[in-house]
Amino acid sequence: MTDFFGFKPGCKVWLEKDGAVFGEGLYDLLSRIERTGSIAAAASEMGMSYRAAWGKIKVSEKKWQIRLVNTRVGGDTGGGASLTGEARMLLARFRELREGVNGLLIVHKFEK
Amino acid sequence: MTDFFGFKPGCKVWLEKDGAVFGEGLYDLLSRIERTGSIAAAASEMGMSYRAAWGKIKVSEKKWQIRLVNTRVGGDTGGGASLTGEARMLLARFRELREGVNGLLIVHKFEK
DNA sequence: TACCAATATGTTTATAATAACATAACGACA
DNA sequence: TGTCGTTATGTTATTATAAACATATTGGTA
Repeated sequence: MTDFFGFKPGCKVWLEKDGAVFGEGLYDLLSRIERTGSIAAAASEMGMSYRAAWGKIKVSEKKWQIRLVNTRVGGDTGGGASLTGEARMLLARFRELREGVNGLLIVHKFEK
Repeated sequence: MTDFFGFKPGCKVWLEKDGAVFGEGLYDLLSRIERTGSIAAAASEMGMSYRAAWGKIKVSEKKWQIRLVNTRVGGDTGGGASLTGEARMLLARFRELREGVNGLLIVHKFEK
């Protein structure tokens, strides 16, 4: 997606349901939580505060009316977090949509 | 673009160059100016103030470093506005990109 | 010449989104 | 039992964006 008649085409996709939005930011955050097993680590990687990451999750859970993250507090590691099944499902759907659109944009470019 | 595994896929496209962005809002505004021959009429149609429309145009012209709108003030009609060639070109490119992506999204959906 | 509709801007207010700061609780382990 | 890293929240400050308000200018036409 480098050039489009001299301009760079931008594209942003998201999943929506009843006003609740699942976009790139939430996708990125949840992916990192899944990989690292920690909200704090995920936030740190993204250069965002734990407070901000936690807040984003809470707001999203309220909007989607589902749990996205299972957490545990205390213990030797201090605690941790993992994704719920619903969250993994949303991640998969989003990845699918995004990759599809990106791929098609490239096709569109070369077909010109 | 009605359904994607129970979710509604959202998509937003834009043209970019050196940080300057041409998106749906500017497209809509300029289209209406082209059709009505007036910034005030275009703004009114969109339920936005003349001040806001004018400001958006000015900021965009500064970012893109080109003139988007030719204006004339005074006279029997009070004045008016029309698009520059560069603006019409941007409109065409944007329309093309947007329609292309929308079409491909539909294809993507039915191919599933 | 007075009027009118549209362009042209400066200034202020309100709203929202984001960031920053601060503090508490938890629980395995040394 | 004290430490440490993580989750959990409330509160405040800062920024960014948008909306609202106000006023001046222009130039055909009646």
